[in-house]
Amino acid sequence: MHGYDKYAFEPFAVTVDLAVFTLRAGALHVLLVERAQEPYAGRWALPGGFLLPTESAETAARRELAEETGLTDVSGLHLEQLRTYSEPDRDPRMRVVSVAFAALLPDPPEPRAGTDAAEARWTPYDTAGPLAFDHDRILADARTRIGAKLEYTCLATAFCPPEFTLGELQQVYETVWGTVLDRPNFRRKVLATPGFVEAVPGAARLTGGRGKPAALYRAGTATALHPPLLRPTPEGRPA
Amino acid sequence: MHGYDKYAFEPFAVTVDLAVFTLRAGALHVLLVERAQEPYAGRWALPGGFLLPTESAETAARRELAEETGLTDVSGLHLEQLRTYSEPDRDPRMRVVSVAFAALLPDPPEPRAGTDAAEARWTPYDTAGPLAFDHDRILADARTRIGAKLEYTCLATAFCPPEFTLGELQQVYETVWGTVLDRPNFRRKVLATPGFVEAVPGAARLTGGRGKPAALYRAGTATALHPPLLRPTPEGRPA
DNA sequence: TCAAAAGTGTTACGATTACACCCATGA
DNA sequence: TCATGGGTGTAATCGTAACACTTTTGA
Repeated sequence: MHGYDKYAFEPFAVTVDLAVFTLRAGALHVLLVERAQEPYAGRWALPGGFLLPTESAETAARRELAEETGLTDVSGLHLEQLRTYSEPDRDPRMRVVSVAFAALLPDPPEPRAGTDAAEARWTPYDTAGPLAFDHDRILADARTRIGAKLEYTCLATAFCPPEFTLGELQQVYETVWGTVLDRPNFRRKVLATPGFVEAVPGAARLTGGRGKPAALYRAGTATALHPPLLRPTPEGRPA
Repeated sequence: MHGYDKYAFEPFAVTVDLAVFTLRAGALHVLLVERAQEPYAGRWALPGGFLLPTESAETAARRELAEETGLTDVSGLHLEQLRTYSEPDRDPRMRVVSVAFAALLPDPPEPRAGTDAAEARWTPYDTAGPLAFDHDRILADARTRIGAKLEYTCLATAFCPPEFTLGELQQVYETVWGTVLDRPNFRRKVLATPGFVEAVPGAARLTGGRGKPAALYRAGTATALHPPLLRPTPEGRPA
């Protein structure tokens, strides 16, 4: 950090790109926008935009999240910085450095097309590509990160509504990981972790229409899982 | 990512900041440079600099790493992106968005002062602050990340020379974590993880001057640890 | 012969796994 | 009464923690 001459540095555009995930119909979905202009006109891309003069990347990301989803209150949503993509040729016209974020939504509201985006749509993760720019890679990185963080954090509750059943929480893991978990063991594991979930006294809800009503839980105050909840089959990880 | 008018975006300076760690005399050290110019003239700061027009942040970080350490070959060194710091007021003069990296060095070479830095010096982590800009926070974030990654990756070998003993590898963990580990259990754990280390046949080395010569090992090909090597006392983590 | 560091063995405990089994509800 | 999903119990197994003990070197 030296040589601070205002004219010595290259000017860059700085943007944020968002990988906004939710669970719909038992499948991981991601929010995509259709590009209206060149380049990549008509192609799908991750929502995002430029930093305003007084915004940090985090502030800009939360603003974009509100704009693209149409939600009035995004303050409680999980939003985390992923990493920054800065390859010189990632935008064909100019230097654009993009700070990527991942966001998690509990309930899938219909997206509102932004004023400058042709359309916004929830898309199943598996059918999302190919996207504009390097967004395929950003999206893949985001999914990898989310899957990994389920193992050692309480992140899964960010996919759930304020009150949820343990079955729904388990479905979050099973959907994101693409595996099946043993219900009794999952239940014990979650309840044995202090602060992961807390019971809603006396509350119960029918889930599948049939079956025994399930007890309801709220997200607890803990953020980390000790010991972690490991995936049955380590797949994305060299060992 | 829309509204691509070259004059519509705010111009930003983009820099990289490096938290370069090594182990010296049983203590974690970090490479710092003394600022020659205002602001923060005379204060210590993390090494770093601007991205060149055709550089990615990763390329710029590796270039800066070579420049600041004076090493001719930094290709094998561990270098990873941490996160990006973009608070509007983090530099008093202008918008500077900085992509932070953490780097790990096995052997502590004497740093070479860069052409534009007054001085570069290895400093014990515990006596490193207060630094210029938001570098205290970047440094703390870097240390937290490195400590956490020792648990579930093979990162510790990045602190070691090409051939090392298990005692030296254990000291990496003990120094970074600030804990004491049980030697027999550590040994078993490391050797039971395929690809963590591989034995150098027939080689042995005296370590402390006294004592039995220790077998030598090289870093293996694995990058992740399964199951992880957890800290004895979870301190930095809410549970 | 002693201190220091490497290396081996063993036991107790805790967590995870893989099940079997019971409960409550709607069709 | 049956299918469905929620919930409890239990024994085998794996991994870790804690500790005693042996080996090999330099002083």
